[in-house]
Amino acid sequence: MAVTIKDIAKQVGVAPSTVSRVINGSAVISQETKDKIMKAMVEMDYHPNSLARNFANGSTYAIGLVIDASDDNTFSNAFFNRSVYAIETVVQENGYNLLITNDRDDDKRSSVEKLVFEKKVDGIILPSSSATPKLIRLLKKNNFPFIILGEPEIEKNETSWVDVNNALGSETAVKHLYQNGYQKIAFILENRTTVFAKNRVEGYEKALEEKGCGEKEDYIKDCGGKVENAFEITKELLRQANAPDAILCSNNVIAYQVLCALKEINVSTPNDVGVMTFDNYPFSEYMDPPLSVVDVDTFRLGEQAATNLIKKIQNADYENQQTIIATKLIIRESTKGKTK
Amino acid sequence: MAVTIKDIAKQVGVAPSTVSRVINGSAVISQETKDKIMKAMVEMDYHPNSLARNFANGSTYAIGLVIDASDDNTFSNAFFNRSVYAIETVVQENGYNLLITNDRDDDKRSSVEKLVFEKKVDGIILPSSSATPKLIRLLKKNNFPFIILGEPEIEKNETSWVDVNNALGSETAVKHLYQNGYQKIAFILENRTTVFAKNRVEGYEKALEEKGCGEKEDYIKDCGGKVENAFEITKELLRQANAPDAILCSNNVIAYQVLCALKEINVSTPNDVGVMTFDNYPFSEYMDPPLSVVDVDTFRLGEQAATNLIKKIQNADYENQQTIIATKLIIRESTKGKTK
DNA sequence: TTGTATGCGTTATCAT
DNA sequence: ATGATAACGCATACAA
Repeated sequence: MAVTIKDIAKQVGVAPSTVSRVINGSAVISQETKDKIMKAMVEMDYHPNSLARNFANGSTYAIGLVIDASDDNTFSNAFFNRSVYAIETVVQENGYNLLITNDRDDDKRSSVEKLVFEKKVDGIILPSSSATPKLIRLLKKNNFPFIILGEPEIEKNETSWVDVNNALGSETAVKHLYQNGYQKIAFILENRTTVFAKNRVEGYEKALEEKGCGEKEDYIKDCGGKVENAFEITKELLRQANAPDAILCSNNVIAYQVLCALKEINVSTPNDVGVMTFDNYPFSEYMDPPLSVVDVDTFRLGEQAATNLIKKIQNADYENQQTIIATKLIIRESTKGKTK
Repeated sequence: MAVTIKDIAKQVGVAPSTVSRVINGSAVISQETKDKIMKAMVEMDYHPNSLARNFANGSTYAIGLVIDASDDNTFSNAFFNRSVYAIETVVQENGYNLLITNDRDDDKRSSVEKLVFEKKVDGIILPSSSATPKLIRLLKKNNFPFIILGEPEIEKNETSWVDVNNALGSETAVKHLYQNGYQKIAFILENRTTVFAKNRVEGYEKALEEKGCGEKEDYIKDCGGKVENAFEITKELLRQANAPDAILCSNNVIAYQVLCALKEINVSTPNDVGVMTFDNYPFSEYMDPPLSVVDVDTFRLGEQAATNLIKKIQNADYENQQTIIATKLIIRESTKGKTK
């Protein structure tokens, strides 16, 4: 048996409650007994039993991070992972533990519901893909603290969430391309179903409108979820009567496909066609040519989410809050401008 | 206040202990009362309080996964992340929760020590980089279940660990290159300090010896931690009197640098020089040419680690065990063979 | 400033 | 097969 608060009390000759009080600083204790107790704790190698502590407090001091189970790759997504790192850091700094769980179903009850009902965590962070109407309703009904990672499809104004400013990201990207002399800008996306994809399209279209360009839709291409398709799509685009002279991509793999396709048909980047992409993947600076990117600060994303959630946990009527994090352009060679 | 075991007992007209027994199946209960209790639990929307449960059992039903804090990129390492996903899956299947923590120091006491002393987890998984002599000693002294992810530098035989067969991985890679007609095989590594790097060198050298090649060291190049250096290193290698005709790389970014360097000096891959790398990064199949790789099954790595740890937790005198997971070659164009 | 007593929800031991 | 009761380690309301 490990040494407990009682052992310390007995050793020092005080009541267990006094020991508890010095541990928590929850009352004024004479310096003298405080010293004696502290000394005894060290000597006897005492460590508070968090199981008992949590039980007595009715709190887990843990926050749950939900991972989208439908996607094996969530964990290999470099961007998501920067967020996880940030979350872990913030959570730990605040004395909480980070518990990671998949939202796969055990039987009828999802593991997320279990976390909530069985008091395994004090609050949860969930990706927008896991923010189903059913789960949101459940959480709100139980007044359970939660925050969504990424703008949700529903209840945008009645929930707390953090997201990257995807709309502004593509808007500034397009404007940068215009500035560097590109005129007809295409946009190749992995798919258009997600909220963030829609926001990116929105920003893209806004920039085009401001420039007075009408034929927007022709330049928006969807890979249908298969990034490999970007290769053929690029070649087709360039074959068009009104071929684009710049291509914005929704991620690095697509951008790589685009670069390869352009090379194959002897179109020079950036001299003939500029290429730009979202997400500053490690590879992007080594590409040929190095890629200009819309950099997304996923560390801050996670940081904000965790900070906000902890505030909510510690203050039940903390108001819902939506945070939108600015993107940043990293300009490299692939958008240097046309030569002619 | 949430409904407790007592409420159920009162409602049904039995003792709390009886309710507890049906929840845990820890004794034979008449079908009749069992039914009544189950019914009441559903009706009253009862959920066991895991805080109380853990406290009573003296168990957290959580396992800790330690992340190497010194490396911001741990979380963006796609390979490590596949392991995390596997660990999470196994852990959850066994009714445990996964708690993630950085091993950064709070004050004098590391957060890992806290996990152990304060009974926040029942066992831990730690990367070999975190397996310091001090920590190992502490864990063994407290008879605390743990398993190391990656062959540790110390106490190889007195600890449980899982690793990929790095030695065999490079050995088979080199043999594959020989088979496809390449004769002089170089090896470019990020650095040679880690255990896994040493193992890879070992396997490489073994394959060379079997072939009867002596001048091994000349062909082993170290990037000194900076992958960009692979570019210059490659050009230098090819400038050598006895230039290699194949290059094995320790990761994809290095391989990409090598491909670029070869292109710049007009050396064809795979016709003049074969290129091969460790780790099947998402990009590798899209490279020009698509890269042959030594694929490392990091999912199984994590799976094994978690499975083993849980066995140890549930059976205190489960013996130490070292698991070495085989690698697999994925052959693509970059090692197709020389034309002349 | 400190001690006493009680409770948190569950499990386990000992009865019956 | 089931009930009564103690115990887990800590926190806190109330007393002193």
